[in-house]
This record gives sequence, structure tokens and C-alpha cells, in this order.
Amino acid sequence: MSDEDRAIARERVIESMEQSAEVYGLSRSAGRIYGVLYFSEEPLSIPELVDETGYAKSTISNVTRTLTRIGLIHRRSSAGGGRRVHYTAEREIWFSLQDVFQQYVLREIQTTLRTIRRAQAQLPADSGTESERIEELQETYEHFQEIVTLASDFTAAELRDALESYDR
Amino acid sequence: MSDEDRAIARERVIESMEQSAEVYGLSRSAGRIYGVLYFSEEPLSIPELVDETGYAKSTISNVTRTLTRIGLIHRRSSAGGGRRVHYTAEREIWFSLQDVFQQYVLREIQTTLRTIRRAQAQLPADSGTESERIEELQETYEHFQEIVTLASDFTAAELRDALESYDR
DNA sequence: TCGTTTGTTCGGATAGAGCCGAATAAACTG
DNA sequence: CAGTTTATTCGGCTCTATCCGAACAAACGA
Repeated sequence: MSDEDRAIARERVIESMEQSAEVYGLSRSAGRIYGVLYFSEEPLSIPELVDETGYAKSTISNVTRTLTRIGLIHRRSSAGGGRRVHYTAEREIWFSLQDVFQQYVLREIQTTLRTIRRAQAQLPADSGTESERIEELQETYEHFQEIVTLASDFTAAELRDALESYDR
Repeated sequence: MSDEDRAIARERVIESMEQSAEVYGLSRSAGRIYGVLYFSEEPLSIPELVDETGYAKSTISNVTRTLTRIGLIHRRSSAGGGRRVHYTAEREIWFSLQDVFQQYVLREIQTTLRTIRRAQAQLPADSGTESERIEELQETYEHFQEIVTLASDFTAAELRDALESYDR
């Protein structure tokens, strides 16, 4: 009974992880796989994940790869002695979020900045509105870059502290 | 000649906006429409946007709606005297980003928190690992909620300041 | 060595998003 | 009051992401 209650509670939370995954640009399967690993006592292999999630082997293989790349889960090669690969969930989600920001957002910001600077350089100093607008945009993006770069050195607690204690 | 240069520079930047739009979960058309409005001297109507972007009227109508909802562009109903709707770009992108965070991320965080709390409440105080894990998750999400809530009250400059001047 | 288990890669089916054109609604102009 | 211009909505087409099953590769155990 209590056992079943626990299973239900677990299932609810995992479902909400599926939902969250979509918001952050991942697939539902990614949300579920992460969720199952999050609640698992021990590291799980791909066949075990197939059992637990109901997804096909190939899906598990692909999704675990991207989740590993992002840093949301970790590969533990050969835990016991077998040749199986085992996966565990990163519980400090903050670190993964930082990585995602580093990898996607910061990269996008820098690519855009490069384009903007190049476009700006090919225009005479004061060539009408275009130039002004581009310069405006450049400043905005330099601002973003600073913020993201600074923020990625903070833990979640530090960041909250910094925001809470800041006196304008 | 210089005119053409300006057009080229403008086009480059708009293309990079199309790219950025995809990273932030918007369509390429959204990026281009925003870009055209960003560089436009005056507010533009839907037919004018059709000319400038090459997209169909219906596409412009739909995309402007979502961009308006997000806050990246603004509706100016009846600028001159006609019944036309005109659109302008919000140049302070920071405000829009905050809105998006408020609307999507914060909302997602709060939905998840509600689910977690409900699941937690239905479990006895110390029912094994599930309970611990869920509690752990709850703390993490409460942390996130604080950070996002705090950050949404800051301007970009203030946020940078807060991060720069924070002494651990 | 051969069969079994595990993991990756490939092609294809399906669902959803993005975009278009046509139909409709609504407001202005003569 | 027509006729025109503007804006939204609807159905359909196309392209992409997701997921599956099958084929393949690699490592283990008897």
C-alpha cells in the first residue's frame, strides 16, 4: 500500500519532469529517462532503462548520449565487472543548467556579436540609422555576454545571495 | 553604393536574428519579422511586413500575435487615422527576456513545485528514498524560484552590477 | 569457437510545427 | 450602399523531430 503510494508519487514527479523537459527544449523521453535515473538507488544500464521506461533500446541509446553531453546524467563504465554501461543522474541540476547556458546561449550570443561587429566594421562611422541600430544592438549583446559569463561562475546559493544583498 | 552596403549589413544582422530566434524557441519567421521592425524607421503595418519579409499575410498575422504576447514587439493601433494596425520593435530586449522568463520558466517552476509538494504531502514523513529525493528536488526548485523572481526585478545593468560586486 | 548479451547506427513511420492560400469578417472610402 | 483594403481564421501541404524496429558491431561466457 505504502509501496504503491510511493510509486504513484514518483510517477507524478517523473511526469512533471517530462513536461519540464519540453520547456527546456528536450524531448519527453529525455525527461522520463532522467526522472527514472533520478529516483533509482543504483546506476542503471540501458536494458534496465528499457524495462523501466518502456522506450526502445535505440531511443535510450540516443537520448542518454545527448543527456550525457549536456551533463544531466553520467556514464559509469563497468561498475561491477561486466561490460555494461551504467548511468546515474546528476542531482545538482544547477551545474547542468550552467553548462547548457555556456554551450547554447553564450555560444549564440558570441556568434551574433561576431556578426554584428563584422557588419559594423564594413559600414562607415556614421551611415544613418542602420549604424546606430547596429551599435545599440552590439551594446545590448555585450551586456548579455558579461552577465552570462559572470553568472556561470556562481553556485545557485551564491547567485541568490548576490541578488538578495544587492543594494541599488 | 553605400546604400547597398547598409542593406547588406542590415541583412546580415537580420539573418543572425533568425538564427537566434531558433535558439530561443521561436520560429525563423519570428526572427526576421522582429529584425525588419528593429531596423525600420517607422511602425509597419501587416501589408508592409508582407512586402519586406516575403511571408504570407496569415503568417505575419500569427507571428505578430505571438511576438506581441511575448513583448518583443508592440501594437500601435491606428497611428495615422486609418484602421491599420502598426507594429514596432521593443529595443530593450532585456524586458522581453524577463517577460519570457516570467511567463514560461517561472510558470514551469511553479507548476512543478505544486506537483512536488502535493506528492510529498501524500507520503508519510519518512517513506524511504523516494521521499528524500522528492524533498531534495523541492529544495532545488524553491531555490530556482527565488532566483528567477529576484532577477526579474533587475535591469540588465543592475544585474551585471550585482554579479560583479558580489564578494563571496 | 559459437551463441548470447549489450550498445550503436540506420531507414522508415508518425506526429507536430511552420508556412501558405483561400475564405471569412470587419472597417474604411467613394 | 457597393467596392476596397485590412486582419483573422481555417484547412492543407511540407518539413523536421521523435521514436521504433532491424541490422550491425563488439564484448562477454561456456
